Amino acid sequence: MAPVDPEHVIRLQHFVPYRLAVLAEQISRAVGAVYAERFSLTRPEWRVLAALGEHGEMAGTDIARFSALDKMAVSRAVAALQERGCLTRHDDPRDRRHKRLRLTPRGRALYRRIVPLALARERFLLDALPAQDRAALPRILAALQRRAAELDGLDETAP
Amino acid sequence: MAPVDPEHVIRLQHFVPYRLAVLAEQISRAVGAVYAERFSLTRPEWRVLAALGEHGEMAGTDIARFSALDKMAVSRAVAALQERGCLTRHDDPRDRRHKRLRLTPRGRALYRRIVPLALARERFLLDALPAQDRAALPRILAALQRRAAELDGLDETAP
DNA sequence: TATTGTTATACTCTATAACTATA
DNA sequence: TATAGTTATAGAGTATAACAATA
Repeated sequence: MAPVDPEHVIRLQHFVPYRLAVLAEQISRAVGAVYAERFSLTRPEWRVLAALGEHGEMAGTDIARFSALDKMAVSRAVAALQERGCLTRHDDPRDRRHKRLRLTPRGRALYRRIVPLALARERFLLDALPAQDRAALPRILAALQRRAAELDGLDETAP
Repeated sequence: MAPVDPEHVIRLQHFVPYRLAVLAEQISRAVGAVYAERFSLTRPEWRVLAALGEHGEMAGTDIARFSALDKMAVSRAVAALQERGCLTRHDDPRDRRHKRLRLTPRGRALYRRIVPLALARERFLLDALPAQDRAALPRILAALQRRAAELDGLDETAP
């Protein structure tokens, strides 16, 4: 095959969006195995559990914003967790459209069993990095995320 | 809510697997909009196109390995691209189980139209990073990927 | 027997939208 | 009118496995 003008070829293994997608899938599988296989939680269910474990009590929309899920995903995950006896829903007397969601003792116990395993896997991943890169990572992720949000905005306003 | 022992809580916004998953989704949406909305390609189709655009001619299993897709995804993407007249399949006389896949002129033209747009979006993302972080990123991604592969292996061998 | 590639199936995820009940 | 949450639906992705053809 004749090589093409390098400006007009993407070297996939070096293309950052591709690399990030593959890495995220891989990590999601490796870390997700903790809550998926051992505790039969889907990823949205785990995120809802994590949001409530961290914050104690939230409304559905707060969870959606906090966990980067849409409201249907939250709704289904909440229903599944309630089914398992992991959370309760109470009407908010101040605004009865809201449901106040909180973990039951059973839900908190589940959360507490998962957290150390998930943190251990994160630590294992980050241990591969020299200190300087480990410090740079959160900064890089934040910068890329801001920039990606701008790109998303471009699509919506100028189709 | 009583705060819990910090060793037993995950702060989701700082949890790297979560941050990476959210970022990858966002970038996938932003960059994927190029080939999805404007050129009606799914992500697997785009990856197959990118593999063939970079390498010229490949068998299905090579594409699968190169593009981090499984063989069914490749099979379906290849069928869709052939349907659109973007690639051809020829029997390999040396091993007739293989199909030799290559882009048609139409497929190459499509590839050439997408590449500059995708590269521009990548550049836009990376422009947000200071030079040092931009240099660190490929190194970090590679290290995390090696490590995630080890984690994946752990799950399979020690369930 | 093992490998390439296709097909079948089922489950999850995503996106859109319609609907309710409250405000 | 607008918001919180649920339900319905269809499209895409993913995973497992069975299968045909070839090696």
